[in-house]
Amino acid sequence: MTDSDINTEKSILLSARRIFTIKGFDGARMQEIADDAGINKALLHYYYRTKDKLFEAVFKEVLNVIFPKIISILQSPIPVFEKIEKISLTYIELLKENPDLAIFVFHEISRNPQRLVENFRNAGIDFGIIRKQITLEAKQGVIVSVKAEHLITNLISMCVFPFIAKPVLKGMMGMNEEDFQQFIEERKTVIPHTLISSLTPNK
Amino acid sequence: MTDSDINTEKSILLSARRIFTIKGFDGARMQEIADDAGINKALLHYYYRTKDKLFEAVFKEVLNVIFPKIISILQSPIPVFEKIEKISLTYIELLKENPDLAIFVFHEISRNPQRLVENFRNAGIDFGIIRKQITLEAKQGVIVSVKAEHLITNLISMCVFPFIAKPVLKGMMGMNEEDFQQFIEERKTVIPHTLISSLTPNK
DNA sequence: CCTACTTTTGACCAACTGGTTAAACCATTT
DNA sequence: AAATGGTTTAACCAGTTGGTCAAAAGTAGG
Repeated sequence: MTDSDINTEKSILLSARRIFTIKGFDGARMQEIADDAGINKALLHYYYRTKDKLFEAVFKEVLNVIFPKIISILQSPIPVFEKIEKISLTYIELLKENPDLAIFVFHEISRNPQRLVENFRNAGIDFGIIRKQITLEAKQGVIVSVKAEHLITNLISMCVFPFIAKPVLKGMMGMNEEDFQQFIEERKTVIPHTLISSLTPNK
Repeated sequence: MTDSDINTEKSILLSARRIFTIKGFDGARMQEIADDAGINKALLHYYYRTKDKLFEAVFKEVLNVIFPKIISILQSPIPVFEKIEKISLTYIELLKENPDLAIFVFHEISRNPQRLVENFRNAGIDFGIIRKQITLEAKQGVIVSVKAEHLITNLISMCVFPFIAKPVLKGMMGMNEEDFQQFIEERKTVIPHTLISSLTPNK
């Protein structure tokens, strides 16, 4: 009912994503997903045979939103500083538009870590390339010498974590929803600034 | 059986924490917790009436490990840079000793955000104090002017996130367990260095 | 209108889950 | 050794859950 009934299969996927995100895999009920999609529960099993397969369909769809954008940036021939800026911007914008995407992915991490890693590999994300670039630019003196692992981890941490911890941050720092949106908007520049100023040589 | 049967109540709590962490609240089964503790399922209900109450007991115990350490640092009369160093060190050491603590707390965030925020308040964490200190030191020119919200968020993000995303990071960057432990150890200095060098005035 | 096909449904089921209960067990005190 | 009171258990229960199935409803072509 919520979604147009033009395409049942698609509206199931939408409802499933909604419910799985809020409740997690174990907390989600097939009946609830069916209700949300405005259909009979048996119809879920008609389109996606099992709960597992339904989840997997949702999961793959979600990853297809995340991966392509990040990959194209990582592989583009621009300096590290620019990549940091672009990734911050793209990542935060993506998560701002799909606020529970981070929570959904991390639900899956604790449920089935292996599968996510495999999807990463299949997506063609090659960590070696960015590592090479970072060590190269460090040797050239463009940036301070730093382990690629830490730089990337710092970047992703600062972009993603606020969305996972959103309610805690809001509560702790006394923000309302508008404040939080503003806060997230600011991070588009704060994160690159933090990383770049810590990476700029000549102190 | 795994734990000493000297204190049944305590061994239940240990097993419950183990299972809740791995499976989440909805995924955890009372029978599994009982098995893990080597006791009858009815005994769980004898000590902790319901699954909810058992979870709450585990949750409070977990928070009692986290909060006191952080609070004492935040309220101690030392400069911001030192606080950053001490919090990084304490936080990472804490999470290194209790690797699934972050995942446990995160599970609870998505299950019941409100309760966690309330616990934060009750624990007496006062964000106003640290905010005041940061703006003061910024005015004095000791650190670059920065919004306290972003600084704290950056700090916590970089400390906690790697533990939540551990399997993904390991997979993506091709680390084995030993590598990862080394990586985490390095972050005790990498995180303060990143933040402090971005906060040090006079470029 | 009939036939063949896909989509949708209500009724149903076996397995599982959190929780209960009455009885057994065990350590102390009397 | 009997009584007491906390601890532990096996058996059980009512409600829920993922999943099935046969039949109904819709759809298109001949």
